[in-house]
Amino acid sequence: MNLPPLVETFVLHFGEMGGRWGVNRAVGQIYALLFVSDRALNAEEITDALGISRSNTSIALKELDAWRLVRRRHRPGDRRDYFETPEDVWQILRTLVEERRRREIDPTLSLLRDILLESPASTEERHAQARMGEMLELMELATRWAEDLQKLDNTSLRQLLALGAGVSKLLELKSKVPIFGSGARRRDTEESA
Amino acid sequence: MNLPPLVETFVLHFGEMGGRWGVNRAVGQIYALLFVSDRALNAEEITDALGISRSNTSIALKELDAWRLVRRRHRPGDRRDYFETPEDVWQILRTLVEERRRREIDPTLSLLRDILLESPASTEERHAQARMGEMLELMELATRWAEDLQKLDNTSLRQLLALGAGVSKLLELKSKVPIFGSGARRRDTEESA
DNA sequence: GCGATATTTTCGAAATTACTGAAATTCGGG
DNA sequence: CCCGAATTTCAGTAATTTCGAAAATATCGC
Repeated sequence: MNLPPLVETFVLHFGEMGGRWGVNRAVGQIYALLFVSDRALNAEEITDALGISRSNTSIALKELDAWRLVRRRHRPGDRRDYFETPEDVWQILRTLVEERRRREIDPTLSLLRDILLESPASTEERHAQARMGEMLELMELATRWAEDLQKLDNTSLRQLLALGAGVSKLLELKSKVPIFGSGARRRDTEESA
Repeated sequence: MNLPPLVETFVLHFGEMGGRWGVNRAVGQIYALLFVSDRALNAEEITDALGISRSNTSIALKELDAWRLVRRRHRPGDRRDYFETPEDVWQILRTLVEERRRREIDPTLSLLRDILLESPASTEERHAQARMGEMLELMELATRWAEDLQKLDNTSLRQLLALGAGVSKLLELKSKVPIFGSGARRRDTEESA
């Protein structure tokens, strides 16, 4: 591996961590490399920098593409693809949340909806359905939340994170201020806009 | 597999999905089974229900234990461990967020802190460090947010999720209401409590 | 301590997944 | 079209993970 020591440490770490979040080592390493690189890199450069095979690079890049975590760029007079990560880390966060939702939540959501349509044939099944119903409700909330997150601009997203548990204080406030309180909610928020 | 059809579908699905979030099939299946079961089950019952080997069950249960996703219970006059998931799906959500943070974020956080202490030896390294700094900042925010989440009660947590992007409206409101606006923040919130 | 029962560990086979090198395909410019 | 560079696909191999049987260990009541 032919990299500045500081970058190499980072790249190796991401390779290891890759396993914990469902991608292989090469995918993790390439992502890390592109993230800290000050320019877009082509597949050949990536292969050399990481000491992996060219085909491995190709497959890993395809995977990163599927996750929408890298962009392809082109240079005039050069047919090669150059890869880079988005500059904006907030955008990266949005993409991650979105993709994880799509892969980890959505398939289960539709399964749960299907199962809950069936009639239980026993007490056990009735209980099982009740539990699945609880899970569905929570997942639907989480999904909607993740969708909403996509719409927030960087500043709001940062504020939202920074707020943290403070949100409960804010929610108290909301219920105390008449025009934001519960009841006739839709109309009221329209008026306030 | 010896289960009501409705439950079997659910269990098989969780087995498949297990792969996508870093646990193996047996772990996913067992979790699903315990989640919908109306009583705690012992290792033998789990083994029979799922048609897997006893040792496989044992290892998978240990893994679920490490994730703190199951509880062990005991019955008087019975030495066997009985396993169950928490009743409260909100508590389950908290545990999941907490554990994923611990496994997926924390190790990277400390690596980033270490790397950022070193002096860059080149322009490349300087840029790399700058990027890592951005990542660190975002991860620290996310971490703090996840920690705060642990402290919210079920009602607040539900409200927080239900609020979604509405939070930005709420943040506007906050900045407009004098006593909650920026500046002398600590004093003001104390007064309002 | 002893026997009975439950749990954990060990280890080899089977299955899955990751990686490579070579061959095939695609693509832009003459 | 045809050439050559670049990329992707593919088949074989290597590495890792999963799985189950059996042995070893721990725990309880007696």
